[in-house]
Amino acid sequence: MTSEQSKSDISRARILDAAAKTFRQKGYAATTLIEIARAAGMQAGSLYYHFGSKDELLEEVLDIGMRRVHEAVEESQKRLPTDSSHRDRIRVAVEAHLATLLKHDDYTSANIRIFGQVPEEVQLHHIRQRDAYAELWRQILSKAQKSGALRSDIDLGLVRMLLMGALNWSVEWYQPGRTPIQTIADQMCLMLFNGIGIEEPARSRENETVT
Amino acid sequence: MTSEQSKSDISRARILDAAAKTFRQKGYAATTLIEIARAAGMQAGSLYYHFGSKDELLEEVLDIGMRRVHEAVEESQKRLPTDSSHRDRIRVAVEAHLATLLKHDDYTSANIRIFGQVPEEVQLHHIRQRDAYAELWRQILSKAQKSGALRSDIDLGLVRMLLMGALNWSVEWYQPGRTPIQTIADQMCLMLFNGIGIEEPARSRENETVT
DNA sequence: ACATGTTTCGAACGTGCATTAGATTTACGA
DNA sequence: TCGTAAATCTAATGCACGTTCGAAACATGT
Repeated sequence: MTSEQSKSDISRARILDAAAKTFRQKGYAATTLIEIARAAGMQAGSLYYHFGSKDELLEEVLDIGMRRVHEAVEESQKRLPTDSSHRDRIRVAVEAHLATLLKHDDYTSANIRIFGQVPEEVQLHHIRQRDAYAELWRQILSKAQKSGALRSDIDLGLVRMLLMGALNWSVEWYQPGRTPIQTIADQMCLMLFNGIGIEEPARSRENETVT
Repeated sequence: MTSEQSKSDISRARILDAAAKTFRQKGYAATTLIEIARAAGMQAGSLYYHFGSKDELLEEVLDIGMRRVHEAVEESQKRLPTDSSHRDRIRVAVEAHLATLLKHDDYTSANIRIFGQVPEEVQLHHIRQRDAYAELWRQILSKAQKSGALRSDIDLGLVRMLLMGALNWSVEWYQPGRTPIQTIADQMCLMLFNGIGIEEPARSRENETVT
């Protein structure tokens, strides 16, 4: 073997990449093994040397996708100085989640996009993993609130849902080359922390200059 | 004919309901006409008396779904007194969108969930409709900002994406019987307008009753 | 009761797909 | 160079699904 990678490992990786990409685009059921194989440079039958079934391939894609965001966010927290503000902790978590999602990671975006439409049996195998990721966020937000960085009159569960929704939805509209990911993350955090409203309640009467 | 509804209309409606429900749950490709037919109380072949093809059925479900949110949000604006605050205008729009999505409307949630994974040709037929809905929100937000109800240093496009993400994601986690829709809408607007951060950098120490 | 149009059935057809298994090629150590 | 294991190919199998179509069942006006 030339390097650390056997030929099998390389093919395996190519197949997984192709699968993640196609699953993400078309969904699970609409994706054929023929497509995946072609994108990986081989015949459909050859896939079975590396994976036992289409489902098995799917499960590995889902697993990798979730593991990547989880690790990215976890790392973002560890990398931070211990005396960082809780706003910063949340900010880097948001950045990590977004960056993983949008920067070429078909695995994570495939997971997010198709999870709800995958065979029930497959879903069950991954619920634990999803819960673990949710728990990570729960802790980040909870610590922030306890330390007084977040208002105490808000439902953290709802905050988490709102935040995940806003972040995950980006896979539906983000286009590489437009607004940089860093900017998106910053703006989102700004809105999240400060809101989009103007503080002083309406007073002036110079209404309506609208289109 | 007994009432305004011919038998054909009734069957048609049953089929559409069944289709919307199943598409929403399993996605387009994974849904079989046999399933839809059974849920509608007939045989698969009988569907073709009402619809020309599976795609045609899909298109009608998508169309109805998008029309329903659009009309709901539009109505919410018309129903409002002309002198209502822009915060209220946004609030009722959020309520309308959420209520449509979560209150038994398989059509709208099907549209949101599966649109990205539908045959490209079908997507093209519905882009105009989607744009129209986006435009409705664009105007609501733009009017609010121009009138001074929203900060002027934020990117409205991003606000819209964030908001749509937060709202649409609710189909992934909402469970009937838990938090009422009205409460979710209120809380979301609260966060949206005021943010979740504490204004004055940490000062008091009297909070702490968190889980 | 009959006739005519409407709606559903039921069986069949063709296709595309996941999967299998044996043959074939490729890589590599001895 | 040879032999063996790894990796891929190729063709075949079987099944599930979308779709078609003539027959049956149903409804309705006369």
